[in-house]
Amino acid sequence: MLVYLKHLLMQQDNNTNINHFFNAAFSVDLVLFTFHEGEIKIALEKKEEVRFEGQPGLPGMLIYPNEDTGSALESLSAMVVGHSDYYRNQLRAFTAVARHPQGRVITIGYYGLIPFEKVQLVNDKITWNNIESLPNLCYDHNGIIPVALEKFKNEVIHQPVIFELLPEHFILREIIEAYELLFKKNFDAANFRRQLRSSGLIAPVGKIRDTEHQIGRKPEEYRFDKALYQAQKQKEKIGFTFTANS
Amino acid sequence: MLVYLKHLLMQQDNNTNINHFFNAAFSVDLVLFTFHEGEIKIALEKKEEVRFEGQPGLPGMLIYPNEDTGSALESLSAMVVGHSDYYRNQLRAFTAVARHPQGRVITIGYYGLIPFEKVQLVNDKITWNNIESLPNLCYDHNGIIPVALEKFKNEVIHQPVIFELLPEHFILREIIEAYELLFKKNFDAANFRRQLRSSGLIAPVGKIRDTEHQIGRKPEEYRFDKALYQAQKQKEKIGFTFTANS
DNA sequence: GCAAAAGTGTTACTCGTACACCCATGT
DNA sequence: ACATGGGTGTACGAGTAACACTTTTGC
Repeated sequence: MLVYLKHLLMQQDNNTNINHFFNAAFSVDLVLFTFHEGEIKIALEKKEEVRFEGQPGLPGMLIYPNEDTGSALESLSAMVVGHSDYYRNQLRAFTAVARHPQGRVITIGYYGLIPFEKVQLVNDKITWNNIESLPNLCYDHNGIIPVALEKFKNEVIHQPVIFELLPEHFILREIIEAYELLFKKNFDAANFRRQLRSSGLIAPVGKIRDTEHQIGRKPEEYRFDKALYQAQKQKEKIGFTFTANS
Repeated sequence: MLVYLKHLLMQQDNNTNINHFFNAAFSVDLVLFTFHEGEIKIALEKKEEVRFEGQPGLPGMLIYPNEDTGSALESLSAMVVGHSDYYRNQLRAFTAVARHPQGRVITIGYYGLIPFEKVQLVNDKITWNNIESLPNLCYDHNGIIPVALEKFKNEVIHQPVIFELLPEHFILREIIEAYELLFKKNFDAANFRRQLRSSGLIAPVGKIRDTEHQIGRKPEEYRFDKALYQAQKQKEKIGFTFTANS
């Protein structure tokens, strides 16, 4: 019952002086994944503020009270990868009272996926780090990444988002590799390939990838077929499932 | 490239006068579901501010810059249902620039589930409304509810959250009914019941529900068995699946 | 007895899994 | 020739979908 009274008190306060509430700031922070050199990586930004002494953190920025979150994200993206043309979604807000040393700053976490071929190296403060060995990050950023990873893993088994971080023309091995890294499991490549082909999501480009020094049969290139996906979407039953090898 | 420059400018601004950022407010808004009288309902609050003329909206409140989001939610919950002992989760932040008439207020949406038997009617501003016929709500609240519904529907097929809005002792028909309302489909009751019993999630209470005027065989009561669930959890493969009748 | 709702039995079928095997290619 | 990776065939088994059938109860 005490809690209830507290609320009543606050409501009164609210009516008499709403200005008390307008002393918070907010920001966006971005967990941007890519797939490069056989690793899943995220973008980190070296923080130049004196108190951080170059400690890395997620790319992020404060938002002006009259600024749109979307356009803030676009500015941020331009700084990180040179443009804002990639897949991204809001994760959630992180609101711990003491998460920022300069006042109450709640941050809205975003997660994104980008093919490494679309990454422009426009900023030398940005580094790409394997998600398996991340350093200590500033603020509460070490806590945001697991949330992003969970979201990613959840989406990737229900929606065809894996294509958002593969090159436009990919081979099936790359898909399998990405899934194996994400779930830390080995999959039956034969079944996985078959399921991918019959998923109705990809179409062969009609080109064999000719990598040098590759032993064994050369793989065919595929592309994500959005038209096919849209058509399938109606019928539910999208995608595919899989289980790990022993 | 223009976007990139804009960012640089803002960074400078940032360094010189960070106070510009601390003029925003934020709030929590709650989409609380229950199951009552054969309907899925959410709590709405009649807004007494003059400009709303009693228009309903989601229960919500502004948060003080030094106030924890969790404790704000507890106060809010006490106002809505008399306590804060129910299942809830953050949805995401809603940040549109003009969503609040008195300034920049971003709101953090929460969704919750509560059995109607746990709802205390402590506040006559709160009404419970069938989700199928909601009125026009204040602010952007009509846009928050679909997000909550999606989240709920997504969780309910992957996790045993349906029990969070059923009475402690329920009958299988109630589960089926809740699913049918949520997904607007009819399920094969025979198969559904069998799957529920073999899901390892529920245990019979050992009591037959004796409702008056009920035609037909009387159903057995069950309860959610958390111990069984925790045990099952290790082995993955939680819950059950189902498809709709034609 | 009849209707309605709970609950059981049975069968056909789908789909994932495992694994043997074949194909293409570089050294 | 052989190792390596791409790709095909196939058989088993688990689990779902459909539906007929039985049981319990109120009127």
